[in-house]
Amino acid sequence: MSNRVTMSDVAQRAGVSLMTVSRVINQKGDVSQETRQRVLEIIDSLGYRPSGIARSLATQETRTIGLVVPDVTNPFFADITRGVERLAYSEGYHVFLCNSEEDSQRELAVIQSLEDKRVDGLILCSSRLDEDKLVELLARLPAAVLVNRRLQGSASFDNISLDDRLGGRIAAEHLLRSDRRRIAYLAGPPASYSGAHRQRGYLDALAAAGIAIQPGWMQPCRPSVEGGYQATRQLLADQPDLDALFCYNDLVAVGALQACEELGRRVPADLAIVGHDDIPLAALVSPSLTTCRVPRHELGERAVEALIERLHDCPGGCRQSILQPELVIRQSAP
Amino acid sequence: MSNRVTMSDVAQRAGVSLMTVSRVINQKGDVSQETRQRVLEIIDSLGYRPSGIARSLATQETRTIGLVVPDVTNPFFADITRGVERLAYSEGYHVFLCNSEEDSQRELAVIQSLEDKRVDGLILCSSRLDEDKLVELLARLPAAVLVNRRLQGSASFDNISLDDRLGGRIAAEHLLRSDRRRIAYLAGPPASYSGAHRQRGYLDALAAAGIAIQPGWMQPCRPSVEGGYQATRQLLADQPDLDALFCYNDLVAVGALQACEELGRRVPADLAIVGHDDIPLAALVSPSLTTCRVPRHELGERAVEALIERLHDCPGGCRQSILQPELVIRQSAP
DNA sequence: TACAATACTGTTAGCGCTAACGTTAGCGCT
DNA sequence: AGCGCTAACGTTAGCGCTAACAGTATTGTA
Repeated sequence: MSNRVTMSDVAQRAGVSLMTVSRVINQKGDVSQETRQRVLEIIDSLGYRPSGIARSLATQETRTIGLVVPDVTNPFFADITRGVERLAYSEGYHVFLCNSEEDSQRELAVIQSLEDKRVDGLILCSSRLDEDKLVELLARLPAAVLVNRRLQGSASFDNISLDDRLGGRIAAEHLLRSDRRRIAYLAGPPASYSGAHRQRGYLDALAAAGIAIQPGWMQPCRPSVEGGYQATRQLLADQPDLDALFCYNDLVAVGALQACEELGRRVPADLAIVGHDDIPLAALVSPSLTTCRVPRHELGERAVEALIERLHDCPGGCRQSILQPELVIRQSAP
Repeated sequence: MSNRVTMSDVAQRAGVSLMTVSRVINQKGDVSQETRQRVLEIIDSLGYRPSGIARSLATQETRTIGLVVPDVTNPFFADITRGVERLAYSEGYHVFLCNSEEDSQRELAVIQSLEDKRVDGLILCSSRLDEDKLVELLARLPAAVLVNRRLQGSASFDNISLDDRLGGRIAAEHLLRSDRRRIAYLAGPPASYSGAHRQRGYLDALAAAGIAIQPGWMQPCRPSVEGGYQATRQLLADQPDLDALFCYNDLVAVGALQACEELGRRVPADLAIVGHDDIPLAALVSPSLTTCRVPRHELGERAVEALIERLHDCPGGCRQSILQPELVIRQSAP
């Protein structure tokens, strides 16, 4: 089919060797002004573009990093993606973005594909894989950084995450300050590291306030508007006397808002709601959402920084960044 | 550094030739049951994974398709992406997702990178490049399909798009039916093909109703909430007597909603607003948005279908799919 | 004048894999 | 016995590029 122009075609036409063309392209080594000029003209006239595949095979690097997120559709990850892409491109790296669709089997599959594609490094967000498997997979890669997922073991990978426990605590404390006492928590996916840690912060705050948690106050849910809607209907049916709700993320909180509207529960009068992430949507719904703001772009950028540092210098020390969430007070929980 | 396991390592350990290992991996040709078993065990124990790079160089195919969108953050493209990924993966293709950031320079750059990576095909959404450049770029690729961007010239690429003119028309007709007469249009990016065609539909409808369009009723804007907000403030300052607004997309419409709230304009009483796309957000804001629903997943899936068809059979006929938008009536324009 | 340093270019080998042929042994069939 | 056939391998020659090393010719320097 499309008989691609190769470097030899260029070399032949220019009457030079392959290496000279290679040198012109990579701007390495010395080439005389006129030869360079001639080669460049021929490259241009032939429409030659070097094959990244061949180059990667020869150099053993792809200048590509993999980015795995549970769901690009979720604005939280969309923003991280932006942060990653921006910085990566400016450093001359490409980003291979993959969706795991909140499914650990799929996550495993995409990580392996990324390995097969020989990415130079991997950024893995909110992994749902269990720790052993994770360590095994990541150890095979030249470099990897985890975002929003910390490891218990001695395993040494760079890590950029949120202080989720703090997020859970400030959310719950805010609700307690406005005299809410029956506070439930919609915890997100069971395998979510962030969900578990926000729960700890929530428990910390309630314990400090001397409140006994009722069974049934904490429920898992899918991390989407729909998931939040369903979980809230269920929750309010089982626990009708709740006066506040802390949600795994803003999407879940928006689902909760919808459920309340349908059930005639006034927000915040009957039920105060706090979300997490401060995605753009949080300010747009009504009532607008009180939530924990997190520096999403920064999460992405720091991840790339860490990765590139590892790729270049390969020093031992593993970066452990923990970013702080910050309460944003809006209508749903004044 | 990481001395990767290669096929020769496997072959050596198994006491067979390279080709035998290759045959086991690709399940091509005949290998005896026991040899296969032995090779598989060694692959497993060594943790061998074939190099996609080397394989691609040898086979001249990457089994990867590129997907270029202006902005993954926009739910419209996020959903197309989902559609593309799902179908592509099930057909054994990987998706290289790239953001052009609504910038044609950047778009050009990513398309070229994708060419350098030797993707088997390209799906290009809502391209902002001018036609000549576009044709020149796409002609170099083995296969390409345009989504939401049609070409004037004879150029022959597969094309999946929306009937944007119809979208503009049904939106405007709906506003006219509720006796709105002074209807403005926030047109989105100047280079947007969809924006221009929705404008045509809008003009068709107004002309059919015998309404003379006032200068200043049509304004470009950035296709985001912020862009819609600013453009609406400007528009309402210049044209205070408008009674309806049709927006390039839902994000713009949400921005318009915010501007109205700030300016004390009641929606829909003072100003009716219609958006386009029916992204999830449209149903969540208040007042909820009347909008044109478009089958986003289907756009993505059809694009992959067309691409794969081209990749496999390579027949001449170019697919031209045009999907229909559908009015969804909510509160912002009852 | 000799000797090294510098600028420019070419040659060779190989990155890890597969396509396209060879080769061999064993089988059935006339 | 001789033929063709097939299952089960192996060999060879690249895919398009770069790293590493070798030349040359030219210039400067003691």
